[in-house]
Amino acid sequence: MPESEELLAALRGAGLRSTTSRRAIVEQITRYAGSFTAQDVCRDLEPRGIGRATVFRTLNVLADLDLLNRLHIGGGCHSYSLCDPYHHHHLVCTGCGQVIPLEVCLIDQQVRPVADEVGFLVEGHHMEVFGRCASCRPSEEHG
Amino acid sequence: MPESEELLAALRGAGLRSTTSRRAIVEQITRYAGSFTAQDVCRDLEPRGIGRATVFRTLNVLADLDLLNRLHIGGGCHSYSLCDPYHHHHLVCTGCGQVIPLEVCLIDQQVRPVADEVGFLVEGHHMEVFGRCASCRPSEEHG
DNA sequence: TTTCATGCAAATGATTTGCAGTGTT
DNA sequence: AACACTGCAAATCATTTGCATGAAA
Repeated sequence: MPESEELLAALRGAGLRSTTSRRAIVEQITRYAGSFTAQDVCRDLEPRGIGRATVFRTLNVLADLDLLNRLHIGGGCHSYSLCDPYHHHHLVCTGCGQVIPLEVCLIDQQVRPVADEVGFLVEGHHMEVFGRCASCRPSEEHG
Repeated sequence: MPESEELLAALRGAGLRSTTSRRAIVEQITRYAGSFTAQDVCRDLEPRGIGRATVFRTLNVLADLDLLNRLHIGGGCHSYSLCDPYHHHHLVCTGCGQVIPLEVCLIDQQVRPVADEVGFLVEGHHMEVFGRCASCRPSEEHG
């Protein structure tokens, strides 16, 4: 999980300015335990005078730079989770939103042979595993 | 890929009525080559007097019955694809929207050991593979 | 006939955009 | 000083809901 300094550095690296609002947003999202929504960030930062538009614009930039992952679990559309910019997946807790990285990904290897058979060129994939983390498991489940 | 008859039968099986609108919607979605959005269905059926609300309600019912898959590729949220009601995944073509089923799914088996280590209870997952089908592949790619 | 489903229109919710002012470089 | 970034408010887009009417069982 990247620190806010790293995120700001990445923004600068992409030729973007390091502004007060962006700093606040980036600090805020590193503070969340796991996944969060744009709404969360808005709620937490609007009192400090940061506009919704800026929040959305910044989250979009971060997602475009692969510093933020868009999740698709739960009813509402976009949750996000911070991530390091190498390929991996996550266990996402539907209770507390905690995100546990999975270092490996065997999907491409599994899928490629099947795809090849039908002439399909795999460009990428998208996977999320959801469930309950140790502290959110239903009580009967752990001894 | 189920026929409209099967879909209607499944609706009836769930205790839902077989109405004119539902028949029209079900026939329409079996007509699409691959994935489609609620907007597509609305656009195609509103001229025939079928309301947006009904389209959304019907698609939600079908998705709840696992007769329809919610996809999460592409910018906009919900695309759907028809599917048989057993667990599997898809290759989704980003060119034409064609959907090719993958019969197997090894994800749970792969992920479970890692999840167990951290006490995470896997409840489900979500995966999509995207790329280009044989006819949509960039020409330099196939001989 | 009873109950469920429909279409409409309004409500909601999330996200994006236009724009003039502001802060960063 | 130049120009990217900002907040605001309005605009947009997708989806849901309330309700009286109409259709299916």
